[in-house]
Amino acid sequence: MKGTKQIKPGKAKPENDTSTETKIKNAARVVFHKKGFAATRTRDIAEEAGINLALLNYYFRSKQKLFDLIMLESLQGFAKSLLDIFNNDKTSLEIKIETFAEKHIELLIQNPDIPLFILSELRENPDLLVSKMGVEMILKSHFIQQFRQGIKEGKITPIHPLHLIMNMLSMTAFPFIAGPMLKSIGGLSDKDFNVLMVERKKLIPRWIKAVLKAK
Amino acid sequence: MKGTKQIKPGKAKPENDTSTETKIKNAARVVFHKKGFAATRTRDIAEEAGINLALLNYYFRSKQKLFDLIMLESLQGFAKSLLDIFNNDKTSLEIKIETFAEKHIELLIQNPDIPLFILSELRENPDLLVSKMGVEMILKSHFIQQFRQGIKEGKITPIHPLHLIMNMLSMTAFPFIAGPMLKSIGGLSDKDFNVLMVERKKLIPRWIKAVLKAK
DNA sequence: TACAATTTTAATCATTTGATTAAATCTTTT
DNA sequence: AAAAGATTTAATCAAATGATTAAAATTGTA
Repeated sequence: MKGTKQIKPGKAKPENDTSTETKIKNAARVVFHKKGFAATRTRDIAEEAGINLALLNYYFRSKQKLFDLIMLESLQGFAKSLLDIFNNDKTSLEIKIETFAEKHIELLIQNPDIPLFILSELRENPDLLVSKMGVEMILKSHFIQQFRQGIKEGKITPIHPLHLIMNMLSMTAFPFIAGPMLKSIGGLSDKDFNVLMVERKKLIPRWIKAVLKAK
Repeated sequence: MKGTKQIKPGKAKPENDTSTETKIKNAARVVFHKKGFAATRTRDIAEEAGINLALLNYYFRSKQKLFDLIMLESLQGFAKSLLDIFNNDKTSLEIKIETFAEKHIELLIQNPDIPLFILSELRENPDLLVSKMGVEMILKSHFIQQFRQGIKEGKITPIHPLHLIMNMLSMTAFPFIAGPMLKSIGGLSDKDFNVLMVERKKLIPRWIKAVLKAK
């Protein structure tokens, strides 16, 4: 009794460009990142994409499916950029810290809404989502091994490795999460704010190293 | 044409206790803090409070009004605890840093959902809400004056005061915002996590002081 | 107790919103 | 060009949800 039903849209376009499917996905990324799942209406996405509402369901079946796609992509993008640096066994601890600050802040300047998006949505699905990225590998990464070795050799003041991870993620990501508030506190324009963030690329490694030696 | 309309509920109870009004407000705080405005249904609040849905509108007129109340209270609680410490002109810079870490983390252990709640909702209303708390006073606080003086005297490495504020808020608040993710990374129970947070009360002041001297 | 005011309930309304459908348009293939 | 298939549109549906209403229950008061 369901009339004619398209099971799966054709895959005419081979890769990139502005196919309808891509337009919808890009719009969904923008809106979901900015407003989160609950506050986003499928009509917002349709409008942002400049398409008819029904097309969203035609291409992606449901709001939830589309959201899962964006979330997975966001999580993996974050996890990959992190683990690529942490697992590089050719670089020193110091270089890893510098590379992390540089690359992570650059990513955040380009996508300032990602941290709040991920962490907000993670609050409701703590388990499922975390299991999708290899985030539990972080504590076994080459970086953390180097950190433990540094402690063993007396070069680093002993603390739980998670404190280090927290501090690095905190100092890079938090300013973006609290962006609006910080701009108010400091009376900063978006441009002023970004200048400070670029400064932090160099400052944070310096600070982290100081923290590692702090008694 | 609007039938009989209750303008304002009576104010029988003089202060505290478990009046219906209070039960609703407490329930609203819990649910809003945990799920945010958009994901919260008035029925969730009614259920959490153990009351009939209509009572919510009877006492608070609308979901939005109730939310504004909770938000204002949360913002002011945060701003007050911060400014009380920062504006105390009897204490040294070091003591302020120690007191801040101690008091702020204690507040967050008791109310771990507040930072994500405030910062999520602030994303949509950047202006209005910030104007409700005297947060723009922070850069003029006694604390920041002491900080500038320290730089002038060559005791502190010169950086923009906002970097200091960001670092202090980052290191204390971010772990709570990223709580679920961090527990996954570290394989921690809620109790384990809180142990780390208590450790940070002492560690963060040490780290901040090291950062202030880092070249 | 009786009366009035307040508080609470059950039922219902109106809007919003995710999703579907059937028809129209466009594209590709023969 | 004709047929077949893919894409897009306008209209509509059904469920969720914020809010209201009228009546019932409770409390306070003379």
